[in-house]
Amino acid sequence: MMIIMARAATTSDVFNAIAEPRRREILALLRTGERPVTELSQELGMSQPGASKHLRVLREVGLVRDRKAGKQRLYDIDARGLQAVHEWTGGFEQFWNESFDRLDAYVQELKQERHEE
Amino acid sequence: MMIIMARAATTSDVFNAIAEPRRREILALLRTGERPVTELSQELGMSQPGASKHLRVLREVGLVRDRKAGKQRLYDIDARGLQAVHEWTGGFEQFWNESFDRLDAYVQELKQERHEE
DNA sequence: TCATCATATACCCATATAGGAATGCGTCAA
DNA sequence: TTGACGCATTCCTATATGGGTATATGATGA
Repeated sequence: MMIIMARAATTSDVFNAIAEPRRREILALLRTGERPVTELSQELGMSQPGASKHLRVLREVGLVRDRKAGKQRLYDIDARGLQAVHEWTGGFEQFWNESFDRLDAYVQELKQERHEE
Repeated sequence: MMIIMARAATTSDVFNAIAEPRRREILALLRTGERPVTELSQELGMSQPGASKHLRVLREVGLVRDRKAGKQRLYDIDARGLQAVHEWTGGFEQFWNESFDRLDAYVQELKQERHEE
């Protein structure tokens, strides 16, 4: 039996978590301090369950922590997972610096596009 | 008519492109130099159309360039888009450094977990 | 205990998407 | 011109997932 998956098994990693714009918004909001779900959902302009589900994804990959505070549950950033993404992208730094030396290649690109029109 | 989308309209951005493990593999492979699709598909252990489709996504968000070389089409990194991700994650640097100062919060976390058992 | 508030989960729908196979299309060499 | 090669696109299927509504769960206070 062949199982075809829409995305590899590592779907639930940090890269996937921050691929969703709403989840990046949540992280941005949490920069100014911990918050309960209801407040986040209002700031996001979405339903409370919607916010809860995004928070669950963030929690499962370790990008947020939560602590109980009375009836509420306060969510806070745990950005250590973002450090991995920072480092992974940083590994390509030489390539984006290199791009400045590639004006010639860029000109070739333009020439080719012109031909393709 | 209400249109519900599975993901926001900004789906096709760099964050989404690198959320796919195979596409990160492609970028990693291209670090050692430009390649034609067929070679990439072999190195990835996947079909040529599969590789082509991933490359299309990478191309549309600007993470790869392509140039014709005879019958082949050589793909190469354009890492400038990764710089944006690098900077976005870098904006959270204070938070992952801060984590070292949060031993107290961590202890609270453990206490809470113990209570939840 | 019971009412209430805060949050999480279950369920449903529509869309996005990864994967393969088949096919189309363009390019080069003979 | 024609065959072969390299790549892109199309078509199909199964799964993943975001969003909402309804509901369950949990915690608190009276």
